[in-house]
Amino acid sequence: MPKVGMEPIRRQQLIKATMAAIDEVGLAEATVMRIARHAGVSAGIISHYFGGKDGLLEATMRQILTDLNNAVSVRRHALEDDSPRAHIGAIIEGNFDRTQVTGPAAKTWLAFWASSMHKPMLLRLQYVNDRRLYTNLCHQFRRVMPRSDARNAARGLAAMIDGLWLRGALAPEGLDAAEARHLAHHYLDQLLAHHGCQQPASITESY
Amino acid sequence: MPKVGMEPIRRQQLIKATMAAIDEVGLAEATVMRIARHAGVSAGIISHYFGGKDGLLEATMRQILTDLNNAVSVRRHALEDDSPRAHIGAIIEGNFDRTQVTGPAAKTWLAFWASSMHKPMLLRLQYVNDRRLYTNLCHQFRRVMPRSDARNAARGLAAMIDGLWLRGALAPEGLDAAEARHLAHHYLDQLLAHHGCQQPASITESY
DNA sequence: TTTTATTGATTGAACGTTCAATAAAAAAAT
DNA sequence: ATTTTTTTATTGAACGTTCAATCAATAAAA
Repeated sequence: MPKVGMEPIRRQQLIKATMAAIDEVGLAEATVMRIARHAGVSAGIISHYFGGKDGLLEATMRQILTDLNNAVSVRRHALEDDSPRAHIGAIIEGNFDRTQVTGPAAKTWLAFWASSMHKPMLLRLQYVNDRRLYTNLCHQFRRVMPRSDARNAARGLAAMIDGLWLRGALAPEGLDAAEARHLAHHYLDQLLAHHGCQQPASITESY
Repeated sequence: MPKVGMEPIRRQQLIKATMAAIDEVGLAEATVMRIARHAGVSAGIISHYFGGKDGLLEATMRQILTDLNNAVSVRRHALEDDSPRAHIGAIIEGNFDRTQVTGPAAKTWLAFWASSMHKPMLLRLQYVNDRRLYTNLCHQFRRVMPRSDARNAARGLAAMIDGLWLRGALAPEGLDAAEARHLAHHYLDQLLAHHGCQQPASITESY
């Protein structure tokens, strides 16, 4: 099997295997042997490519955050409408992207969130990613409301998105992406409603 | 030191020490020795009173959920106003109670949430607690809106509350309880606004 | 033949649990 | 009021297990 140029292949395999292992038994029992078995390789290879287990976990978290950002970016760049509502809607859609909401990614995301409370490197990754989301939301809200209102709207919507993820990760049946998107969009409509934006059809629903 | 009736004292000591240890170094590194040291006792005593580490962790989670429910119950029973808004407001206030939002409790809560994804006993505890919150919210919303609307409102508010907790647990400066309550109440106002409830002063704010 | 990729047994550290020993308080006996 | 006995509470060293990391050996490709 030894061929040249295995590194990027193995790295991807192992990152994927890490998510699968965490989805299966949780971060606490995701041992290097279990992860390696998932990828069909030996345990020693992890230290070889990632310097150790911590390196692999960090790379896995980076992957998840990168995927999440890509899902948002793709949607925002595909907009024909430049309105704040369209941009924020794309952010919501990106956060509840199919590939992100799937079992492995969602459970791994929450596991890392909890873990990052006491691991400075993971906390740093969370932080920069979080700031980007907040800044983007704030910037869009800012176009239709005063600064302090925009900040509160951004904080509220960010909390709503994370809350839906959190509950979805623990729900026995997994996250209902359609319902989550619906709730987030409706909240967005409400946030914008007080500022004279034209409303889409969804705002006419009663709740 | 051996006196009679130590059991309830030690149990409380150890549960408190568990939260302190998790707040300090996280669940993964909250070893029995570290917890015991926090409580000023030996490691062996944990197995004696809780049957093992798992028993202590379960008891600690029970304590947190009980405290949270008490904080809500006290406020709901002290209401002079029986309106849906008052009840739901009390639920919000209880969830952002001083004693709950403090470092140790918040971090421990999130750690257990993540952990319960793969520990059936902890998941069961989360589930029954979660159902109670959801049922209570739903019942109150049901008084002023149709069933399906009430269900969505309950899910949305529950997600908002959890999301604010989640972000507060990770924020370097901890959860800003005042801001969290403000955002949750404002969201509640918006949920009720479409159903002809009289609005409190807060709804007149712009965002 | 040289380089690159991979293995898997080994090592040492850390963990939870156990249990015989201990010590203090409570109860009983003097 | 003392002393002795019993009960209750606690300790901490020892044990067995598990884990991440290491590295000499190996095997395939270049």
